[in-house]
Parts: sequence; structure tokens; C-alpha cells
Amino acid sequence: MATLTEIARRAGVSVSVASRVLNGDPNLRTRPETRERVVQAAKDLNYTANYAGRALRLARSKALALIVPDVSTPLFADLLAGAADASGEQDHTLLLGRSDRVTAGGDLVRRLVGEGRVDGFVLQRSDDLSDQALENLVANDARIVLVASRTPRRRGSVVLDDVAGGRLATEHLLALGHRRVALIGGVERSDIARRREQGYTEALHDAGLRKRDAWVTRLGYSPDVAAAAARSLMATSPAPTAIVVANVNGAIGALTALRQGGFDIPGDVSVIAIHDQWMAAHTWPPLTTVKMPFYEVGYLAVRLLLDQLAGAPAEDIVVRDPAPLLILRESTGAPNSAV
Amino acid sequence: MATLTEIARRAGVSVSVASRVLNGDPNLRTRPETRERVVQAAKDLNYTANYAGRALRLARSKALALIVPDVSTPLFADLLAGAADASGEQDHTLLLGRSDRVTAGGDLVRRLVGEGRVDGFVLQRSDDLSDQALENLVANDARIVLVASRTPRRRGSVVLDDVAGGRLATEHLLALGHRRVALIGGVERSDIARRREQGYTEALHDAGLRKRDAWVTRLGYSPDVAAAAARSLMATSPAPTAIVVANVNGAIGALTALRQGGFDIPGDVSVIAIHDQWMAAHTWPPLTTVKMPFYEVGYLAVRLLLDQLAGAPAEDIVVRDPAPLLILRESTGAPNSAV
DNA sequence: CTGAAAGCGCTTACAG
DNA sequence: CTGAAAGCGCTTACAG
Repeated sequence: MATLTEIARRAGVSVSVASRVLNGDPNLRTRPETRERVVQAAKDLNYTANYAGRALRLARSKALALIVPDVSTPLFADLLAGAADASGEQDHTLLLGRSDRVTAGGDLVRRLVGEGRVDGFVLQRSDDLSDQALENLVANDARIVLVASRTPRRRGSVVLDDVAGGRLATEHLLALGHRRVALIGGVERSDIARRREQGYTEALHDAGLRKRDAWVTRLGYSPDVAAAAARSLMATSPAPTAIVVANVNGAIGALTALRQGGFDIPGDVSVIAIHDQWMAAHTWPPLTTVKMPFYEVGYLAVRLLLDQLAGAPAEDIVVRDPAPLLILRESTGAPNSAV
Repeated sequence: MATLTEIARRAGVSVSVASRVLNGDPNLRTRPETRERVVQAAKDLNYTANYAGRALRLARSKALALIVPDVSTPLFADLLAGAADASGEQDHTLLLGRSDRVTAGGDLVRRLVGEGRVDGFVLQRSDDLSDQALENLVANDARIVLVASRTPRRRGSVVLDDVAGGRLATEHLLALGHRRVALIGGVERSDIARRREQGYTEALHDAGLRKRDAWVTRLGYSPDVAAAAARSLMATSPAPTAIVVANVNGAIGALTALRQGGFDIPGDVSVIAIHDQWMAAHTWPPLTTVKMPFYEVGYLAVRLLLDQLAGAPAEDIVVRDPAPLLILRESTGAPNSAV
């Protein structure tokens, strides 16, 4: 790899000048011809500034990390794409880490910033972690923005409009004529789950209906857990005629359980999920979903992070644009027996 | 962040000594008590060596990158986990990049190594790229190992035993009594696709059967494309009674198309896929698959990369252990009409 | 057993 | 308009 010194020698200038023209220093006054020689030399030698040298001098790595608990769902790809695009636009490199380690990312965060490998983080918490534990772990550090989930006290976050998502899903079912609408929710400690349930509750309330405890589960999003939840829901009496599942992967599991239980969908029960992903078009029946703007969450999170790194105050953003979008497929329909 | 100088001062030693005890220099002879003071000081100040300083001095970043074309499939998570584990064991940080850019990763590779941000790469090529183009892009650089797919001339790769995978899938169908077995394969330029087809062909041949051109498609792995392939296969006459789909995501698409076409699975057609992922248990019917050791590919790839970086000759590895594994679910059965 | 010094590649005030 | 020099934090041969 060519160094600045070599470029300078080849162009017949000092390294100072070489550095300045290559970095586009606005205070630099130079003959066009000199500048030209430097640029040409850099091109000839295929020069890229050594990152360690620059980082050492600037005390800035120009790298950001995205830390997520689960990399195995297509949803993550949207988040990553958004974060990567924003990073690229601002001339930063984006690294990726998993936070499924014991300390839920705290260790990783400390190590990466401690070493100066990255300037800041976008962190998606794992549901295993309590608000308190998370706050202790990451404190109110401007170098960290939380994504998807937030805590009561910590500043610096960007989340989906989960209330609107839960509401839209529920309203769709209500509009179809359902009156017995259940919810397969996330775990209690998850604020995502709480906000989606809030949307569900509000929609019910607006329709003059009351939330029934027997019709909401708060066991989590994994396919197996949601499958068990669906079975228990259908065992209540009267059973619901429609279910909103707070997460698409859970909905896929619920569908399997319902089918195995002999239920016709949507004849016996309608199912709608929050979040969309390609698989939803390939379940049986194809799953009606509410698409949430996860790309935008990733995008805005790195924008916010970079702003905070530049000294701007921490913000807490709810992504309302684009709004949650109903993707109509075949798992929802009018209730069979208008009660 | 504390620096080495601060540690040294606090411990009352020179930075040389501090550096050496912290790095466990075996040539260092020191009083246990001195060593103790340094360790304590580092702990007190929560010291982590600044990475840029070290990288600059050592001309080694101790970071590796994994570059993949698609991050949105659960298969990728296995590859990543393997690569991350191997990196961690060898005290390296693993970064992630997508290669779905114009230059299919060439740019990214050049930039990251050019800057010295990473010491080497594990690269999964995109199928969009020809062997020739890939070879030109990455040449025979010891800092790059290819994963999943390889090219005729380039050295340094680790791939699955795709022949065995294709063979196992086909043999399962044959053992069930099928004689009209079709293949939904990948694109022609993909060597993965070629090897899987080879396994299919061999299994047919061993059973005294000949491959029929009308029963093999080579259109690719995406769910939509495989769906179209399934439709066209079922329109041949006689139609196949069983299909091996060379990729699980494609199989999910094929299942949807067959179901929509009114075919009973496995009554009218059996379907088996190569690769397993959680979704396969939630399709309708649940999909029989051949599980391939993708975690191990990731793991061995970084081992190989680190060896190459240390000067070992390039190798081309086929992961045979664990062997492809049949995961029996409900999409395969005996043919309805024993012809 | 321990320390002073050089140097990795870079940027930037400062001097001319 | 251009250059010499300092210094970011680290490791390591070398000297004592």
C-alpha cells in the first residue's frame, strides 16, 4: 500500500501539501498544476489513506457499529440496509456485532469503543435485558443510540410507531366485523410489546369493545412460543375469531399451530401480523401483515448517532413516516358466524 | 480512555515495561511485584489498548471482514456465527459487509484493505458475477478466502459438500419409490448449482435412471423463480412425481406455487430442499430438507484465512464433517401411483 | 530487571 | 503558495 510520503515524493511536494489536497482542505491555496500532480500521483499509486494513521491522529475512527441480538431474521436486513446507507452517505464504515452474549452487548460496546475501533453504536437491545440493566450498561452515553426499543430514562433512541402498528392491525380485523379479537403479544418487559398492545387496546376501545385478559398472551415472539399461545387462545370459551400477532415470525408459528389444530384460516380464525417479510407471502394461507418502516429506523439511527457525536443533544425519535402499511393477503376475512 | 503512558506513570514504570507485561511478552523478566503494579493500574484505569496505535505500529488491524451478497436469509446467520466464533477464538474482530454493490465487493475489498481496516476477507460471491470477473476482481490474494462458491483457477476457498447434498436429497426420493424425479437448480454459472446437480445426476445414475432435460431447470434460487420453475415442471408430460429443490428458499416458493396449482403434497408431488432453516418447519406441509453445515464453512473459512495470513499456502476445502443430514418432515412420501 | 528512543502514517498549526 | 515539525498511542530492538 502506498503511503502519503510516496505520493508526495512522486508529485514533488511535501507531505503536508499532499495531505491537504487529498483532503480538500479549503484553506489551502495551491497552483492548479500542483494539485493536479498530487491527484495524479495518488491515482497512479492507487492510494487510500491508511486508516490507523488517520484514526490515531484524529482520535476518530470514522466507523460505527450496529449491534443486534438476532441476525437470523429478514427484518434485520432492513435495519442493516438503512444503517449502512446512512453510514455510507456520511463517509463512515459500518460494522456489525451480535449482542447475544452474556452481557447483552455491554462488553462488546466497551471493547470496541475502548479500543477506538468505532466512534459510536446503534444498539438493538435483547428482550432478555431489563430496562434497569440496560441503563446501567450503557448509561447516557452520547456514543450510543438505542433502536427499536427504548427505556424510560435513557436518551437517544429511534423506534417504530408501534402504537400505530398495533392499532392498524386491530382496526383491520374490526372493520371486517370481528368482535372477539385476541392478541399474541411480546414479553412484558419489552416496551415494543407494550406499545403494540396499547395500539390494540386503543382500537378495541374506540370500537366500544373492552380488552379481555383471557384473550391476550404476553409470552414472546418466537414461532414456538406464539404457536403455544395460539393453541391456548383457541381453547378459551368463547374463542376469539381473530388474532393479531405482534410479530411476523410469531405469526408464522401461530399459523402452523392453528392448522395443526384443525382450524380453517380465515374461516375459523383470522390472523394478522405486525411486520412484513417475504415469507409472509409463502405461508398457508398467505399472511396479512402490517409493514413497518424498519429500514428508516436504521437510517435515522445512524443520522442521529452522527449528530450526537457532533455534539447535538440526544433525541428520542418515533418514525411516523412512512406510516404502517396494511398488506392484504389471505389470512384475514369476515367472521364466519356473525354472532 | 486511559493510555499506556498513564498506566506506566501510575505503576511507576516505563511504558516499555507496561506494554510488555500487558502483552505477556515471554522474554520479559520482571519482578512479580512490578508486574502486579502494572496489572493493577490497568485494571484501575479500565485500560484497553488503543487499536489505531497498535495497528499503526504492527501494520495489522486484527480485524477480518465477512462479505456476503445477501444478509436477509437465516442461512447467512449460520455462516456469520461460525466466522464470528473462529475470529473470537483467535482474538480478531469480525466486520460485516454486503457485496450487493455494483462491483460485487471488489470496491469494498479494495477500500477496506487499502485503508488497513481489516487484514483479510471471507467473501461469498454473488451469482451475478462470472468466474472470470471474480478472478479478476480478487486475483490470487492470500488475504481473501472464498466461501460457499469457488472458481476453477482461484486458490483459497471453503465450500459445502454440495455433491453429497444433492445426492442425499435425490436418494431419499428414490428410496421412497420415485422414478420421475425433477430438479429445480440454480443458475448455470454457479458452481454450487453445478455440484448439486452433479449429486442429483449421480444418484439417478446409480439407480439406473437417466437425467431428463425436461425435468431440470436452471433458473435460480429465489422463491419467485423457483415457483415458476415448479409450475413449468408440472406441465411436462409425464410430470415428475418428486422434485428436489436446490435451495430451501426456492423450495418455499415452489411449495406455494404447487399448492396454488392444486397439487397435493406429497400426494401428487414430493418436494425436498437442500439447506435447512427454521421456516422449513412452518411451511405447509412442513418441508423435508437436507441440512448442510454452513456454520462450519464460516468457521473453517476464517481459520484458513488466518493461516494464509500467517503465510500458509492457500487451500481449497470441502466440508465433509458433519455430513449433509436428512431432516424428515411431511413434504415427501411414496408416489401415489406406482407406475 | 528496566528505560530511552525510534518509528508506524497521518494531519495541522506555524513559519516563511 | 509550500514545507518542517510535532505528536496521536503503541511496540520493540537495543542499551545498560
